[in-house]
Amino acid sequence: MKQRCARTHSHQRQELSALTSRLRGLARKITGPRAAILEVLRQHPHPLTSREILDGLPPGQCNLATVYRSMHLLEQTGMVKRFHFGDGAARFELVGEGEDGHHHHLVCTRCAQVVEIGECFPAEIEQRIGATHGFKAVTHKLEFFGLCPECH
Amino acid sequence: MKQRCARTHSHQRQELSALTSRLRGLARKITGPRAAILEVLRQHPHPLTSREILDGLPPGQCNLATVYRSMHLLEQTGMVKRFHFGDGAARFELVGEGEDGHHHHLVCTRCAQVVEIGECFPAEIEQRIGATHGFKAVTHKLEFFGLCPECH
DNA sequence: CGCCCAATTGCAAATGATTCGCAATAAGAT
DNA sequence: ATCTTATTGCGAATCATTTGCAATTGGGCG
Repeated sequence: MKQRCARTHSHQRQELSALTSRLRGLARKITGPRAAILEVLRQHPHPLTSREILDGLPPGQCNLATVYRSMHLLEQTGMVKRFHFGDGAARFELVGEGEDGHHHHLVCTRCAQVVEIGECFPAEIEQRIGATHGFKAVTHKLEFFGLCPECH
Repeated sequence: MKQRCARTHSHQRQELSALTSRLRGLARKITGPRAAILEVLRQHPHPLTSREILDGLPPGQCNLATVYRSMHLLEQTGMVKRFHFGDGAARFELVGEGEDGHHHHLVCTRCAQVVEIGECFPAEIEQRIGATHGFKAVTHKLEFFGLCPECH
């Protein structure tokens, strides 16, 4: 079966220097807070909320508002991807250089454990849906939920 | 191709009396606010936020907190389904009697127009994902986004 | 190397969605 | 009609996120 998102998720951790120069290349300043945030994301290849990112930072390193602002910046530049698991909070993950970061998750509805899913459904379904309704630039958000081995 | 969610979405509008007796059958009181909320949902077969539901109610009919509480109740009893389109607000739709209400949407990222999608991906993908990671009772949330004909 | 300016930050207050406590009220059983 | 309990209204509390503004600081320039 043709998989649209079959590329394996790059878990080879990028160098922080590679990340900062990527940011610098986008005409943005490399500030203390930004470098620290990138470092936290680098260390935790899992979806993190803004608060979790803040908590992962050396204390006093940066303000929560700055985390939010940084996440917007990093999202706009394509360096992080934003996910929603249905509780109120957005979660973020680094995107590998040159990748689009498209992937999904399997979330335990009891303990919130998250497994990353590289698999996706055939692209033709999305294409057909867009074409049927005259929509362009169609994308999708897909997350799976269930009970993990420990919770059932 | 086998479609998991191929059943057409019931847009034959249910009678309000059918809805209230369904609720009553679940050992809940049929109050003014609840009947009014069901009526609004009945009239608008589209995902509505709690605030939109309140605004659709005869003025003074009910409090916003009551709408929130009612949506929880209706969701628990399976009479409405909750959806998230990525902005902060949850949206709700009535579920037809005896149906599970599982379906998706195609949302315009510019004007927020919503089209209902009956189509889904093959169930085997979800089964395989659950089995691979030892998860049980796996479900999914899937929404499509793009630019509608008027917006591109 | 030090200066300058725009980009960035911290802080506190503002928003927006949703929840909660509690006293007043109303549905449905007796 | 009454009684018991679920339900409501209201206002305050929470949570995630955003914003205004003055203070700070990268980093390019001389």
